[in-house]
Amino acid sequence: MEEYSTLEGTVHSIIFQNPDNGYTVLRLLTDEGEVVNTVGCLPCAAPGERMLLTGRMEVHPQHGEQFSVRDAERRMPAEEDEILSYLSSGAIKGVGPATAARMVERFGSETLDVIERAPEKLTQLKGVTSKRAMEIAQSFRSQMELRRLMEFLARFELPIVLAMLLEKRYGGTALDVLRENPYLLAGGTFGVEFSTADEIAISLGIPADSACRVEAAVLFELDHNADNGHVFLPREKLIDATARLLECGCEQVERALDDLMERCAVVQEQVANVTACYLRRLYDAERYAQRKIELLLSAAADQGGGVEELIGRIEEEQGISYAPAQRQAVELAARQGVLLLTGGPGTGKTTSVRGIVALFRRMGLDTVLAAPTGRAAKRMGELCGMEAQTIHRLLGMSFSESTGEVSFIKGEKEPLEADAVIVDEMSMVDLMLMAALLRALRPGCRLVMVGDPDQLSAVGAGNVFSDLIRSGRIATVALREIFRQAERSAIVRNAHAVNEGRLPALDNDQGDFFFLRRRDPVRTAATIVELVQTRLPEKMGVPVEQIQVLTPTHKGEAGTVNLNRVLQAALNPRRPDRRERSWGERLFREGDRIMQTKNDYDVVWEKPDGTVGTGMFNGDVGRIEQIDPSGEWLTVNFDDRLATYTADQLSEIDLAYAMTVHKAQGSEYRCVVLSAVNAAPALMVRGVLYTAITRARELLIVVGDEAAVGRMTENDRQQKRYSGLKWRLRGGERA
DNA sequence: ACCTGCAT
Repeated sequence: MEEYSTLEGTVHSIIFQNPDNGYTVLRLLTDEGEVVNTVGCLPCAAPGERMLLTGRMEVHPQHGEQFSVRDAERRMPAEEDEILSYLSSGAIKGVGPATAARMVERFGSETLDVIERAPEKLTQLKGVTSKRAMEIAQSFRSQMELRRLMEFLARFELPIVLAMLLEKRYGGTALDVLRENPYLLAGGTFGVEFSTADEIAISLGIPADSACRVEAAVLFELDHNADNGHVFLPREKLIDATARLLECGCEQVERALDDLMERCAVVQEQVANVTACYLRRLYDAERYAQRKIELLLSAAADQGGGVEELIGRIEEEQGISYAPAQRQAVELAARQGVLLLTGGPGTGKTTSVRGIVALFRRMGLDTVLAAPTGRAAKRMGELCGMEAQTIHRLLGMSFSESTGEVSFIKGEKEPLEADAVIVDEMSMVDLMLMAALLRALRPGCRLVMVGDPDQLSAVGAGNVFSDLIRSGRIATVALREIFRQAERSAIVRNAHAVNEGRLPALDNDQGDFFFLRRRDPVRTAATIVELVQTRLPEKMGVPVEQIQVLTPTHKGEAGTVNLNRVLQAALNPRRPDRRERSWGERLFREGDRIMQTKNDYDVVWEKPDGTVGTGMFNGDVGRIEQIDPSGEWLTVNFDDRLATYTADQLSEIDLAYAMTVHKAQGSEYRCVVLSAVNAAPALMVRGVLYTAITRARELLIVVGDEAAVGRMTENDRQQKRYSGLKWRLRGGERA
């Protein structure tokens, strides 16, 4: 489909280069004598270097025609004039135009060899001390290391950015480390397919039955399954999957597994009737979580004396009267060390949490609010009238590029000072984060966990919230009564139906829940555009800004990428008076609906009344107000706050006419249009449908195939993650 | 064969 062309020439000059990701803008002098502006990932590109590029011509709204690189074959400068322009450009630390000229005059086309292999010869030149010669050689060598790494990766068609990541992790020795063990590319940190890593290993002559290969495969399987939410794998499944991956016998895998267990990289333990194999870090986290929760439960001092009276006063003060379950929640928070509070949208979780906050304040408890995502934390803070932060920030999390390790300042050695911690959106907390939080709680600290267990689960491994609920060991208040919506709402009824595994009613006579059958994704997309552009605003009186299109996937005709393209074209078409700015594959236009895609605590915003603040959060949706003619900045209106983005922050925003159901978790809209089409099996799950339905306050239109709706309703597989926490809390082997 | 969180 995509048409690519090639371009060959010598780098004339570098206009821009980002040393972190290799993104480069340069002028290429082609063999036809033309100068072409070229952009792409070309780390340490330098003048004089020859390139054979594959890519295509594009028109940039500000910078005009340019060649966008997809693939590059590169060769170091070889001719004297190429070497001269390379060295004169400042590409090597310690070499300027004058030294460059002297070097090339003296060593000719051998110059680069001399620098790399015999730098002591450089001292023959005027003004070059041996110290400086060594520095020059060092700078050149580290560049060559990166270039060789890139070449190596390119041979296996791996993305060039990987070179930057490997260099950050292993420095100058990255290529040696990689040659030693190519399997470190597989899975997790670098995200390379096992088969690709395996192919590299084979080409390097690593034998198929070498221990390092089989062990790597076992760890890859465990890691890969952890990505899918499993805390452990049953031994037989692990062995079977690994043997299939390697096309080898089970005995070999068993031997490797034994070795890994001996080194404690893998822990095997009986969980109920399953022989469970854990990655070490997940095992430690699960055991710690169990023990610490038990400690918190036993340390709980009932401070319930006089609680009724306190609650009465809070009701008076807040001008409300609690429903029985809400009252029970507030009361139990005072009596129990650990409390679980569950409920779907509209069941009054927030009211209860505000009550608990008020109660803790009156009890003199130093209380901290936290949530697993930035936006959930922001919302929690606003609703409770006090500061809330991400759990990660609360614990002082940091991430080291060089080791790839996550660490927390707060922990057993330096615990949080709080007497009570309240966590919202618990369904999104995974096991590793839970363990990190528990490590930072002082014994006796109260812990209140709030959430909707039917929502989409955490990204990481574990089923923490539902394990805690189903363990039966922890006081739980389930809020069921729905206050927000009338019981006759089909949205609510259908949400419940889906939750119980029954098909939602798709018969269209129910006021707020409609189904439009479109078996073909192309027609699904067309119908969605028509709904959003004309039918809903004109026939149902819903303004476009109050409609959100949701879809399970990014891919395909009815995925976010295409829907955003067609919705942008329909709702905010190109106009002479609307400026545009492109960023990579994306095109932004004044008036576009966009979304912040990562927490940024530094974005500056201003309200019309002059209030100034900072911080936008992953999932915040706004509208592009103005694009600066030079393309240096743009302003976005988020709900009355006007935020200014600089060019380098553009990677943090994306079009938001359509977004994935996952992204919408935690938000609500007056009207939701859901694209219900077949997508990858992992996405055709009940939680996706339930979450999509419950995002709609007043109106929900499902467009698509009822078979897809049926598949999602039936499939509760995502709830079934291998995890031992529930079993351990129930008493484990003692039971 | 695909979705996603956080951190400097």
